[in-house]
Amino acid sequence: MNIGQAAKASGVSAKLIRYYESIGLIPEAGRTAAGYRVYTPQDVHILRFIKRARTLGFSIERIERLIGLWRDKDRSSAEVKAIALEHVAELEAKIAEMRAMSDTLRELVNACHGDHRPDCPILRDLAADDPVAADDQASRKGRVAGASAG
Amino acid sequence: MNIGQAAKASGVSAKLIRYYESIGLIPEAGRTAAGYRVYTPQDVHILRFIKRARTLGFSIERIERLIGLWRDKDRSSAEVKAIALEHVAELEAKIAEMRAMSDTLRELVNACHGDHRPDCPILRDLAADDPVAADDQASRKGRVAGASAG
DNA sequence: CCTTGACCTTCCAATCACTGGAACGATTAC
DNA sequence: GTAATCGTTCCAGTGATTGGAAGGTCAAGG
Repeated sequence: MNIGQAAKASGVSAKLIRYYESIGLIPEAGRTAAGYRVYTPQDVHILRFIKRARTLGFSIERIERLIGLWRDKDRSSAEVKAIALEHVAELEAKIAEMRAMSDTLRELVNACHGDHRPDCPILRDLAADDPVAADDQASRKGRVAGASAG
Repeated sequence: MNIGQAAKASGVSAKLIRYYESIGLIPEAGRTAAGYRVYTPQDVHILRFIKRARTLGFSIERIERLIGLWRDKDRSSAEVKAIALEHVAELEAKIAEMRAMSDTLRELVNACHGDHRPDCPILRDLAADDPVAADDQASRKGRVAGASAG
């Protein structure tokens, strides 16, 4: 099996397979006399594992650890769960951050007429001298993160 | 006002101010005889605009456009709104993607005992030969994206 | 044997928005 | 005078790819 066939079988591009090898995520593949990389069905299995993990947003670093546990038949499921929980926590944090951005922006967008006139609450928020005024501007309708002072 | 003072006043690090200048996001600052960059309160205002826009997740490319509109007193609010809506759409798309990842993972985490034993639904999902089986594994409790065939 | 095309190889560069550091010059305070 | 703090430029790295250039290899057909 050469790299193109392994790519098709795993769904990981040949380019990416070489990259994974270069960073040590997968072991160096065997070679033919001409220098072509050679892959086994087991290699393809690992590549599919990586692809699925990447689809779930796991970083390469965590995938390395997951592969280690996958190969270790004496692993504890607690170790695997811990890695997954780290990742879930990161995901939730990023989601919350983006949710806040989106909510603020949608308030501003709603307040913007979106017509030929230049007046625009979005620019007013961005250009606000006072960073707190920017928050006020956004949370006039429904308060999101309350600055209780005042 | 030198770059350190502008950094303090704007909340944008000196390093980042130089970077913004290097990519053309802000105009080249004036210089003292010794080559030190010099900033005006107006420059600081722009830096704060950029900082607020970055906090809301706008890309540098969109911030360039927003600054252009900000300076253009004949702009239409519709143009500003359009840029904001592009960004909101991207945010929502990314949030949805991460929400799906997190939901799938939390199902797997819930199904994992997290004890000393090696058996683990998380690894089983990642190592699934059949990519559809991976979905099934995750959606056994509550189905997320139904594969209706079968 | 030669060509054509599809494959493989390596290496370099770009993405995005920074951040860090090295190596060195200027200013300021004591 | 000198030490600390600031400023300068330039280079490199981050994460996870993707693209391209330049060249070697393989299989098929004439």
